[in-house]
Amino acid sequence: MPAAFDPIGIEQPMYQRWKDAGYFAPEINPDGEPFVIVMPPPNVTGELHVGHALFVSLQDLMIRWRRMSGDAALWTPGADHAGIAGQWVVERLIAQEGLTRHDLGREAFVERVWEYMDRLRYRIEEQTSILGASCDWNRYTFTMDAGPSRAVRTVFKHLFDKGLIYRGSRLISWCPRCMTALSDLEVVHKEVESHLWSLAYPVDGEPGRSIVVATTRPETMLGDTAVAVHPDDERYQDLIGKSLILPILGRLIPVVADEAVDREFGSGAVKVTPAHDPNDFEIGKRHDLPAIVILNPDGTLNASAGPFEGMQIGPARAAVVERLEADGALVGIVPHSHAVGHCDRCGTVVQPTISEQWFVSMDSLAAPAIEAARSGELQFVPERFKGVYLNWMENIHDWCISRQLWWGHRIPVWYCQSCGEMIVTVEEHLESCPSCGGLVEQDPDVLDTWFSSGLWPFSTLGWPDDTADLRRYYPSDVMETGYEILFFWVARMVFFGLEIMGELPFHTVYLHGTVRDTDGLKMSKTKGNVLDPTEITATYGADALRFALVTQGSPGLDMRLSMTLVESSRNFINKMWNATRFALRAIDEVAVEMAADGPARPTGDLALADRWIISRLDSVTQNVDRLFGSYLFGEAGRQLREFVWSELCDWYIEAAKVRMRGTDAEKQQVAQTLAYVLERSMRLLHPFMPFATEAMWLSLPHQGESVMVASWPAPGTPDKEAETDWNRLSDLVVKIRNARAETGIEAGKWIPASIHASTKPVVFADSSRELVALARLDAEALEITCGAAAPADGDIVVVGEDVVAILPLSGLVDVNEERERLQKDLEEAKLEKSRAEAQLGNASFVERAPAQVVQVQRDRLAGAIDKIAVLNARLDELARLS
RNA sequence: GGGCGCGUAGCUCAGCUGGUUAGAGCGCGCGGUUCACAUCCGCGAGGUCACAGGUUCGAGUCCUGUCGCGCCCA
Repeated sequence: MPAAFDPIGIEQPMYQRWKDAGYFAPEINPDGEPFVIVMPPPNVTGELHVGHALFVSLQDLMIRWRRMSGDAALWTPGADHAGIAGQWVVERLIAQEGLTRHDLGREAFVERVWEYMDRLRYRIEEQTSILGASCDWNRYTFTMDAGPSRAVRTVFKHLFDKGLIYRGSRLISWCPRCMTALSDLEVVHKEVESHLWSLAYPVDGEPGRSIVVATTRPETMLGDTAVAVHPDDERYQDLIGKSLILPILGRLIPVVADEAVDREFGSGAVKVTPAHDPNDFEIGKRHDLPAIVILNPDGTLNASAGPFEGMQIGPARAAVVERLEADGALVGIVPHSHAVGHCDRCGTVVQPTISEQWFVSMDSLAAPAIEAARSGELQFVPERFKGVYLNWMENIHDWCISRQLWWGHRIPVWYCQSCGEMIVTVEEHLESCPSCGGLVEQDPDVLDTWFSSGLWPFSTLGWPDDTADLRRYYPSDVMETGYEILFFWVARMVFFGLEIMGELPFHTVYLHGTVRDTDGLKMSKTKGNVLDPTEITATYGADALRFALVTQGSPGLDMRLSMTLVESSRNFINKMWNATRFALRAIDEVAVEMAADGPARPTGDLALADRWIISRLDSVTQNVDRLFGSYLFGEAGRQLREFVWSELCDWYIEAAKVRMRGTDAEKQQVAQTLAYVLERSMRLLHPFMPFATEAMWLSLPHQGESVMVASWPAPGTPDKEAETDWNRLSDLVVKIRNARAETGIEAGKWIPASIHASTKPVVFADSSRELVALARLDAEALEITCGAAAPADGDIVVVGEDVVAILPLSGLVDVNEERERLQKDLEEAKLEKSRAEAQLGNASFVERAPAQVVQVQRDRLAGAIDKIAVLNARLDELARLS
C-alpha cells in the first residue's frame, strides 16, 4: 500500500463495480422495510455545481446508512426538463444559425430541443456518479418521459373534472422577454430606487378642480378606468360618483369609494388600472370597472395606449411623463423606492396583466396540506420551516399553470373546430371531436414545469399504473432539498400527494442551506466564483468534498466552502489510510478471529488500552445512531473524525506499539482490537465517504463483498471504568509531556521517573510500558508505588489526578523555572478549589442540583485539595533549597 | 409592514435534553527526520459566547428587549 491515499483512479471503477453488482437497487435487501428518497431532479440544461454535491452527499448518506441497516433503500434519480430555461437554451443555439423558433415551427423546434436533451441526459448520470451517489439508475426518470407525461395529463383531467382546474381571464404576471405567463413563485421582488409621480386628474364639469393621484408606474395611467378614494375620507366626499377626465386620452373615469385605499399614502386618492395591477384588479371587480389592457405580449403598448402604441413599456414611461408634464398634469416627482417584480429566469421586469390562462384552484388542495403540517404528520428539519411552509400554504393564491412555451407538457385540452366543444383527455392525441367528429386542435400552451415536479414522488414509481414499485415504495420517507425550493417542490408535492394518492408523499422534509463561496457570497456564473465539483473531486477525491460539505454544515443554514476545508478532509482520509496501513502489519502477522459480521469483538484479559478504545467505539457508535436519527449528520461526522484521529490514531495506536513488539498473545490482542475497531469505523464512516472506506475496508479483515452492503454496526456497552482509568493515565502523560516541554528537556530524551499513586496504582503498573512509551520515560529507571512522593533536590514534580510523577533530573533543570512552573500549577489548583467551594457553599445548589452533579463538585474539590497539598509541599522544599 | 435566521478564538464554524475549566479545523508560536502518516507528531498562546435585563441552585444554551448582518413573504 502506498504511503499516501490516492483517490484518483480508484473511485470510478469502484462505482462501476457497485452498480454492476446491483447494490444501488432496493432489491439488494429484499426483506427490508422500504426506505425511499426521491431525488430532486437536476435541471437537464445545468452543469453540476456544489449545491448538487451537497444534496448528493446528504441523500446518499441517508440511503447508505439505511441500506446498511437492512432497509430496502431506494433513491430514485431523474432529470427535470426546465421549461423556460430549456427552451431558452435551444433558442440561443438556433439563434447562432440565424433562426428563431418561429422560423422552425413548433414541431421542428421541439424536435431540436429533444435532440439537445438527449445529448445532455446522460451527463447528469455521469456527473452524479462522480460523487458516488448510490441511486438506482435503472429507475432513472425524465419529467418528459412517456410515464410522467401521462401522469401529468391524468392529474390535469382529474383536477379539471373535479372543478379544481379552470380557465379564466385573471391578472397574472407576464414576462415580456420569455413571452409567457408566470406563477407568483417565478416572480422575484427586488427593491428598486425610483420615483413617485403625482398626477392631476381634472374633475369633469368643474373647471379648475382636480384630484391628485400618486403612482410609481405613470405609464399605466393609459389603462386607468377609475380613481379610488376611501369612503370615509372627508376630502373627497363630494367627488365620489363624479367623473374625472383622464389626461392625454381624455377618457371619462369615475371616482369610486373603496375601503382598500390607504388614506395616509400620497394624496389619499389612487388611480385604478384593473388590467395591470393586482390591487386595482380587485377594486375593479368590486366596482364593476372595465379593464383596459394596454400591453402586447412582447411588452410593447397596444392601440389602447393611443399615441404611445408600439413603444416598449420601459421607454414609454419617460414619454408619458414628458407628455403629462407638457399638458400640465404632472404636479410632482419625489424619489421613492419600492419592490418591483422580476422574472426569476431572465430578470426582466414582470408586467402584471390580464390574460386568459389555466389555473389550479388552491383552497381545497391547500387545506389538507395545512392540516398535515399542523398535526405533525409532516415533519420539518429544522422545525422552523414548518412555520414558513404554513405561512405560504395559508396565504396561497390560485396557481397559474399555463405557459406560452413550446417546450414542456402540452395542456391536454382540445377544442373542436366545428361544435366548439372543449375536451380534456389523458390521451396524448385526440383524432376528432367525440361529440360531432369535427376537427380538433390542442391548446397551444404547456404546463408549468413545477406541475410535473409536484407529481414526482409517484410519477417516478409508475403512477398512474398500479405498479409493484408504486405499491412498495410510495410514500417515500424523506424529502431532502434546499430551502429555496420549499414552495416550488415540497409544498406542491404535499398537496398533490394528498389529493392524488390520498397519502403524504414523505413524512419528513429535510432542508439544507446554500453553499456559498469563501466570502459568503452566493456562487454564480456572472460573479465567476463558482466552484466546480468535478474539478474538486479530480484534485482531492469525491470523499473529501463530501465529508467537507457534510461536516461543515448544519440543517437549514447556509455554509461557506473553502478549499482548505476540503483539504483537511482529504488529510483526514489520508490519516485513516495510514492507520489502516499500519494496522495491517499487525493484522497480517496473526489470524484474526472472525464473527458473522466482521472481526470478532476482542474478549478475554484485555489491556486497559484495548478496553478503552473499544469502549470509546461503543460510545461513538451510540452517538452516531442517535445523531443520524435526529438528522444531525454533521455532528456525527465530526465525532467520528475526532474518534478516529484523536483517540484511535493519537492514543491507541501509539500505545499499542509496545505490545506489537511483545508476546504472540499480545500481538494477537492488539491485532484483534485494531481489526475490530478499524473495520467498524469504516462501516460507520462509509455513508460519509463511500470510496475511501470501501478501499480500506476491503483490505481489512471483513465479511462480505463490499462495505456498502455490510451491516450497520450495533454498539456494545461502554466500559466506564476503562474510560476513567485510561483518562487518568493519559492525563498524566499529557502533564509529563507538558512539564518536559516547559522545562526544556530534549524531546527525544528518555528520562527516569517514579510514579506515586495512592489509589489504584495498578492502573499505572499494568500499563507501565504504554506509559513509558507515551511519556518517553526510561523503562529501566521507572518506579511505580502507592507510597507518597519524596522528591529529591532538582527533581521535577508532576501532579496528575490522584497521582504524582517524580522526574529526577538533578542538574538539568533550573530551580527557579521549576518553582515558577509549580506556582502556575498551584494557582490553577487553587482556582479549581475555590470554584468548587463556591458551588458547594451554595446551600440551594447542594439541595436542588442532582446528586450526581453535586458529587462531581465534591470530587473536584477533594482533587484540588490534594493537588494543592502536594504542590505546596514541593514549593516549600524548593524554598529551603534556595 | 409581517416572519425567520445568524452574531462564540485571527478566519470558518460546532456546541444536540441548561450541569465541571466553552470545543474543532485552518491560521499563529515553540519543539520534533522514534521503523503508519510532514496530507505528520508533541507542547502552547488565543474567547467579557453582540449588548442589556430576567428565569434558575446553575445560562453560550431558556424568556424579554436593544443593536448589527442576512434571508423569506407581502
